[in-house]
Amino acid sequence: MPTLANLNVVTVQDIARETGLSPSSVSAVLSGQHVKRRISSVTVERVQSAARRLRYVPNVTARSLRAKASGTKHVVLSILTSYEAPVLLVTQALRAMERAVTRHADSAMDYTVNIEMYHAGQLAQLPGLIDGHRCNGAIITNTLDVDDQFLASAQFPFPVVLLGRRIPGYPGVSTQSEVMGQLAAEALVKAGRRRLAVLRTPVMGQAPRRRLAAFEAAAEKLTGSPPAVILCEMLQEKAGFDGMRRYLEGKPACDGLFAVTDSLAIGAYHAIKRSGRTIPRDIAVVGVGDNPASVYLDPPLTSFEVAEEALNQAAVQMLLTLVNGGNPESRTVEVPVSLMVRESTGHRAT
Amino acid sequence: MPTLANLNVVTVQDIARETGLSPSSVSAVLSGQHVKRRISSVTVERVQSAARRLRYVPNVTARSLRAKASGTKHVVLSILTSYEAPVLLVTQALRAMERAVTRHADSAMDYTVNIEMYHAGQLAQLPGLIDGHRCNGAIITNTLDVDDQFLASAQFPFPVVLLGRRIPGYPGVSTQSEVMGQLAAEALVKAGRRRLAVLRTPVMGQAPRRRLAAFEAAAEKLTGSPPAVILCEMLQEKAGFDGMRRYLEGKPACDGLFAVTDSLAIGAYHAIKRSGRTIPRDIAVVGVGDNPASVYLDPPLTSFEVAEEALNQAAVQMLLTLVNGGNPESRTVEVPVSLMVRESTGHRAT
DNA sequence: GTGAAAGCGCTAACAG
DNA sequence: CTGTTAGCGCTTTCAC
Repeated sequence: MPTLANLNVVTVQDIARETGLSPSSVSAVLSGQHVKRRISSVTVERVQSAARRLRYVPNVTARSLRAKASGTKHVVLSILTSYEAPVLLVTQALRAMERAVTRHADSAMDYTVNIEMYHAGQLAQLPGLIDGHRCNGAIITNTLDVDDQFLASAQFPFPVVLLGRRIPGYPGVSTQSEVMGQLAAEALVKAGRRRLAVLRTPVMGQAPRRRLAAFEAAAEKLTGSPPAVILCEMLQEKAGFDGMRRYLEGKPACDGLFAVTDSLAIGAYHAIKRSGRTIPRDIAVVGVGDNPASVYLDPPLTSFEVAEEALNQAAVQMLLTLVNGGNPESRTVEVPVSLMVRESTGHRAT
Repeated sequence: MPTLANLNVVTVQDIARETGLSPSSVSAVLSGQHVKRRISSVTVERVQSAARRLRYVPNVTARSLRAKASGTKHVVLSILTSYEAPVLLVTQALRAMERAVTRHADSAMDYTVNIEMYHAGQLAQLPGLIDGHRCNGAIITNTLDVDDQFLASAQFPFPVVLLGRRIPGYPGVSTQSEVMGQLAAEALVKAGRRRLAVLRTPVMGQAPRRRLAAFEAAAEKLTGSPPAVILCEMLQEKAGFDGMRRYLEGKPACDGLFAVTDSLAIGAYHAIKRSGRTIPRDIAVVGVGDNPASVYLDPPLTSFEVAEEALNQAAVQMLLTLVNGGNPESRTVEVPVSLMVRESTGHRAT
C-alpha cells in the first residue's frame, strides 16, 4: 500500500533499483565501507550520485539496529527539559548522569545520555515519548502546569524521575522550596526590612511558585502585609532590569526584595544602583543561588546553597535503579537548602 | 542472580518463552498497550513479573524502527558539545536549530534535535559517531586540539558543520576571533593602559586561542611589551576570582585586563574590588560578551557583541542544506563582531 | 567485485 | 483475549 507519503522516503532499496545494484553494495558505499569491500570506483560514483539525486537520508534507527554489536544492552537515558529553562541546572544534571553511568557501564552495558528539549507547556507533543521510542528512562524537569497535567495522566513505558517537582505517582527529587521562601522572608525581616517585594515572571513552574507562595505567606505573617509583586517578562537579566526599573519609577519603593531567580536579581541590582539607591542600605536583596556569578556580585548576593550535587545524584541514582528493574529505597527525596547570608542583606544602618 | 549467562540481552522473545505467551502479547503489555488490547490482568502480571525478574530493558532502536509511522522521513540532528563547555552558547545554538527545523518540518519530514555531550578531548570515543548510528547531521563545537585532530582525519557518513572553529575540509561558521583580540588591545590602550594582562586557562580551544594570540600580538605592538599572563584553573567565575586574587598579591599589577571569557571577568571583578582597587580607575577590563550578566555588572563590562543569532542561524542553515543534499552558498562563514565599550574601560583620570 | 539471504528486536495487522 | 505472520530499513555474512 504505497501511499503518497510513502513515495517520499528514499531507502537503500530505491537506490539499488535506480542503479541496478544490490542493496548490500549500495549500503557498503553509503556507510563508507567501499574501501574495505573493494567496490569499484565506478560503482561508488554511481551510488553516490544516485543518493544525491534522490536526496537519500539514511535512517539512523535502522542503521544502528542492524549494525550495533548484538549482545550488548544499549540503554538510552534522557534528560527532558524545556527550551526556556536555565541551562546550567540541566548541564549539571547531565554531568551527574554521565558520571553515574560511567561508573555503571561495563562490557555488556552501553549507556547513552542525551538531552531532549521541548517547548515549555508542550511536553505532550514530544514525539516518541508515550510510546517509548526515545529512551529507556528519563529525568523530566522544568515543566509547566500543562506539562504536569499531562504527566499526571500519562503512562510511560519506561521509568521517569522528576527533578524539582512533585507529581503524585512519580518518583522525584526536589528541594525544600517552602523552606526557601520562608527563610528568604525571615532574612529580610531580620535585616530590618518591612516593605517586601518579589521579583517574578507571570508564568512559573511548580518549584518557583512554591517558594514564592511560602515567601508571601511568611512575609505577610512577619510584616503584616503581603509583599508587592514586581513582574518581569522573562527570566533573563534584561527582564529583571526592566521590571525593576519600571517599579522604581513609582513612588514608595520596597526595602527588601526576593528575586525568584538569580538572573532576575542580577538585572535588578543594576536597576537599583542606577536609580541612585544602594544595596543593601536602601534595598536588601535575596536570590535563589542558581547562578555562579551571584557570589561575585557587588555586593555579593545573599542566596541559597542548594545541594545541586546531591539533588542530581539522587535523581540519577533513582533512575538507574528503576531502569535496571530495582526498587529505590525511597521514591521521593527532598534535598535540604541553606541560606548563605552575604552582604546584599546587611542590616540597615539606623 | 546475575551470572555470566544472565548478561545476555533479554528480549521480548525471552519473556515470551519464559511466560509461555506470544511475543506480541508480551510486547503489548510491555509497551503499555494492555488496556487497549484487553489483555487479561493475569497475563499482564505474569509478563511484568517476568520482565522484572529477567531485568528486561527494551531496545529503543528496534522499537522505534518498527513502530514509527512508515513513510515519514525521520531526521536526527545533533549538537555535539563537550561537558566542559559554556552551556549558554549551546542552548542558543540548540534553539536556533529547533526554530529552523520547525520551519522546515512538514508531514513527510520529522526532525529530532538533541544534544550529545563528550568529554573535552575525547570526541573520538563517542560511540556511533563514525558509523553514523547517531544522527543524520551534526554541529560540532567546543572541541579541543585532540578533537580537532581526530576530526581532521575522520570521515563521517553524515554532514558536519563546525561552530566556532576552522578545520580544513569542514564547512563551518566562526567569529572573527583575531579581530576580537585586536580590538580588545586597542580599547585598553586607547583608555590609557600600558601594562596589559590576559586572564586565561592553561588549555583552550581554537577560538579563544586565536583571539588571545591576536591580543598578545596587538598588545606587544602597541605597548612594546607582551601582556602578562594570569592563569585560572577553569573557566568558572570562582577560578577567575582565585586566579586574579593570587595575581594581585604580587607587586606591580596590570592596569588593563583582557579576560578570555566573561565568567572569568566576573570573578576577576570581585578580586579587583576586594583588593581595594577600582574598575576602571586602577584596572580596566575587557570581556568577551558570552554572558548576559556582563551588561549589568558594576561597572558594566566592556565586551563584544557577537552576532550569536547570525552565527547559529548560519550553522544550522548550512547543516540543513547539507543534510538535504544541497550545496550551501558558502562553506565557511565568518560572523562579524563589534566591541561594546562600556564603563569598565573608562579613560583613566589623569 | 557483487548479490542473495538472513536477520537486528520489536510491534501492527489480522485472524482466531 | 491471544497467537501468527509479516515486516520496519539497514548491514552483514557468505556465496559466486
